[in-house]
Amino acid sequence: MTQTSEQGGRTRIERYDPASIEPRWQARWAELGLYRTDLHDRERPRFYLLTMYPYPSGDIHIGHWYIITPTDAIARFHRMHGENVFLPIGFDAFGLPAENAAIKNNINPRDWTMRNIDNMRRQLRSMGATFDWDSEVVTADPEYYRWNQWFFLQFLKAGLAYRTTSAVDWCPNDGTLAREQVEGVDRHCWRCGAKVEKRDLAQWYLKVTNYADELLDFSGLQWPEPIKTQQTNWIGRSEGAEVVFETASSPHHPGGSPLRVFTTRPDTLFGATFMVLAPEHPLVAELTAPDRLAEVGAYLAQAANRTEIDRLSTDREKTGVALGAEAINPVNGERIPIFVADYVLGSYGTGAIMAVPAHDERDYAFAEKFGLPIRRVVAAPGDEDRPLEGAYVAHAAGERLVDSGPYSGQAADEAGRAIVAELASRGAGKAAVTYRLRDWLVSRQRYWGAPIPVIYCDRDGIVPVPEEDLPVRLPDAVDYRGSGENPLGRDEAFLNVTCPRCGGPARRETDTMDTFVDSSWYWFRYLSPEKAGAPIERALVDEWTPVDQYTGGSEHAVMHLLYAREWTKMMRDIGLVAQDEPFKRLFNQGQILGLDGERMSKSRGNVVDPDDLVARYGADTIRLFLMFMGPWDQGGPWSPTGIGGVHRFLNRVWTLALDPHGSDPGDKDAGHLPEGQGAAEAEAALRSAAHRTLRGVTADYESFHFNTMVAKLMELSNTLFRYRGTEIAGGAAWNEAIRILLLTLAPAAPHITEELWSRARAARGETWSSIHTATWPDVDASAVVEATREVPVQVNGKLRDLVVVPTETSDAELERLVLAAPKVAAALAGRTPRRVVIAGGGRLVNLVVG
RNA sequence: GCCGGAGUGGCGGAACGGCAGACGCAGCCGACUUAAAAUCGGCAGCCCGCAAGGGCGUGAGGGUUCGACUCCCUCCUCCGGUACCA
Repeated sequence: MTQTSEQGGRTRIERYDPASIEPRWQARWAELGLYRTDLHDRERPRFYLLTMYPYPSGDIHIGHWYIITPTDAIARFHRMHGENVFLPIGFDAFGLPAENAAIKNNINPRDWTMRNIDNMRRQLRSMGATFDWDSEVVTADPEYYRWNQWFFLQFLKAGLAYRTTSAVDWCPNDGTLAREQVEGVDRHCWRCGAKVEKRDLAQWYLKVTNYADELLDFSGLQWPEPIKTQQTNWIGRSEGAEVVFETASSPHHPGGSPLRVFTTRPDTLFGATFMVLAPEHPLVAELTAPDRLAEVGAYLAQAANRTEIDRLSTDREKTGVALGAEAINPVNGERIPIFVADYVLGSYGTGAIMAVPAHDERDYAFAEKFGLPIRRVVAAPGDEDRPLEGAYVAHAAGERLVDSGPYSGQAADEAGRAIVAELASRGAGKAAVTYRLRDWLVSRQRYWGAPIPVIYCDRDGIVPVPEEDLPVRLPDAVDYRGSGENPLGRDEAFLNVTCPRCGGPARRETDTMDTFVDSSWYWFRYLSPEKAGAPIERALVDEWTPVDQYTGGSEHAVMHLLYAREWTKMMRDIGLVAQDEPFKRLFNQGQILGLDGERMSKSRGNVVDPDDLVARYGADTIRLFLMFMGPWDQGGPWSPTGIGGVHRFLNRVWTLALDPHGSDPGDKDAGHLPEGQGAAEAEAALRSAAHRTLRGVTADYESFHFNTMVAKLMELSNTLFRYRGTEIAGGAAWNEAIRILLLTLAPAAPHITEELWSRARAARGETWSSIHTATWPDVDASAVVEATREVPVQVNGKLRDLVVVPTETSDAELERLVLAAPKVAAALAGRTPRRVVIAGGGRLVNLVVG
């Protein structure tokens, strides 16, 4: 019941006090299990809404709210449309920050993490978010990571996991990194910022390159274009040819070793004047002439440290040394010198290139520096004899080959295909495709992760841990303080095992898994977090996934979002799921930055604590403010100015709902309808405003335009205020408008709307039912149309007048009315329009004169 | 360099090719108050003008169109990604 008190001679309603409303409803919703999803419900349409689970860094900061609030509003919006919405939450609980914080504070990472999770659970609840807590997943739980290990064993069996030694990116603090975890021009670690080095290590990989082509296919996915582009670029598919050059015989080498190169420009093969091997290329040692050994050896040593030495120069001068060997160009038999140079990467293509300086900028720079011949073999029409001033790489229409033996004069693209065909017929080459994408390196030399479940036995080699022995538990009492070695290797009890195959002494793998393994399948586990015997409940997975809508930041474009796709495909290939893709629709919200415009982080000291804000304004205000700030995909620096305006809006909603007849002494027109409006016109105008708002707001929720959604509701409340205290206040049209206002505001500001809704129902003598289970209202299209409308009139594209006409006005009549308007006549100054444009069904008139 | 995204009042930001600046913040004026806060109403892009009114305005310059913040071309600035990928 509305409580009122007499004060100063006028009626005053109880103040809007979120602190007394919000915890009460949160408790009630939890008690009623309002957001617990019945996953087995077959009646209603299912909607799986997923938001990227948080890393339990301790406090939830305003950035988490920025991600979660609109997601929660989407969930509520869908529920009000009769859908069975599943919105789970969990914690990405393994990872380096926990381990580092634990080291720093001398506390066990598990304790640190679990304490943080408790705090975050409390904070998430204080937002009024409708997570289904029964589905919670914590990845550091042995009952979760045992399935990481199980997956790993299945992938091993299927040939999708393998161990190999190669040069890996290595951070002195964090150990091995996947390639996408190395950032920036200076190649620093994504977590600690330290310089990343190269090391030769035996590590575990997942064979995700199997899926390169499939990953390029986004058909059927509603994903933001920029993410698709980023993944496409990351995968980096290049079409071209593989060409085999034989090595020439020389005093130190019998020759004949095939050197395979990848090129995207087979049409330039006649322009190859030298060849370059990457320092890591296996044939470097074999091909080096005895008198070149010292110099080549020195160069290789230097190249190994290159990333540290010259890291800052992007367009660094080319370096390299000749091996003293030659290769034979398969198309013309020409002998060309072989170099080793670090501008050729060992990890891309074949680790060797044919250098065509005339048509490649890097080769050109190298040739210039080492005085090697530069031979033009492609020319745009008329350029055949023009000397080159740099590499000619552009493609011009009508390009033809020159100086290319039998191919001279042919169109370049055609000649390229012909050359590949010729090479193929002689077994000296073939069309080929190369990718930039590498296999996923999952080994990590850290403590706080899922142990990789393999055992090394001197007799049996690599032995998988038997499935019945899973999980391989992470021991608690390990000295996890880093010193460059694997913490698990220091735990004798963990390390030493008997070989499951021969029973002899053996050692466990001491690496743990990349935490992106955890996040590559967590949304499947949400559906059956307690399930024993299998990682997923197949029946539920088939019904509920792929996820209908995923929300989260774009910083994971080529990390989590790519891994999750890869993992899903691997799961499919070992028969676990039927789907090809994990997430049907993806939305990337922007990132909220600190006041200083920098990323929020504890170390920068620019973290905004939502607890303080909630204490001051209440959760609804903060939720609404975050949605109102700007477009959700944009983010931006945090600025609290403006919270007051949103809080004021909620106060106004409160006042409108509880005190329609009240008035304020400051309002000169209090109690009077706007001039020229009778009660009927006023009600029609109010209904029109309410239904127009409903239509707009519904569309805004659907398209995630939350800022304009809030703006439209503010407009409606402003309109309502104009009628407050008048004869139509509290009437049918008024109540309908209030009802629409509360229902459409409910997903965004769930507490105040629940409170006002329940009071209104009580006042009408109805039993309680939650606004959040109410049905979304329908637009009454007939109410939207008003009797008259305003038509802007332009003369030569410039606005000259606004003419009010009846809504149903024919174009001819409209033209007549417009030309008769005095201001229009004045603007025309006696001229007769040469043309009258009536745009968009009479929305605007443009008179063209002169 | 390459690939994305973005440039609109003092600020955050609106605007199916059709009234640029909705909504809000900050600001100013007024009402209420002994007063202040809170609340309510109003003004408000810039320039000229007492006003009526006019001119100029969406990073810069061109173009298409009756009409361009919106589409096309060239360029500038900022943000994100990437880094010799042959």
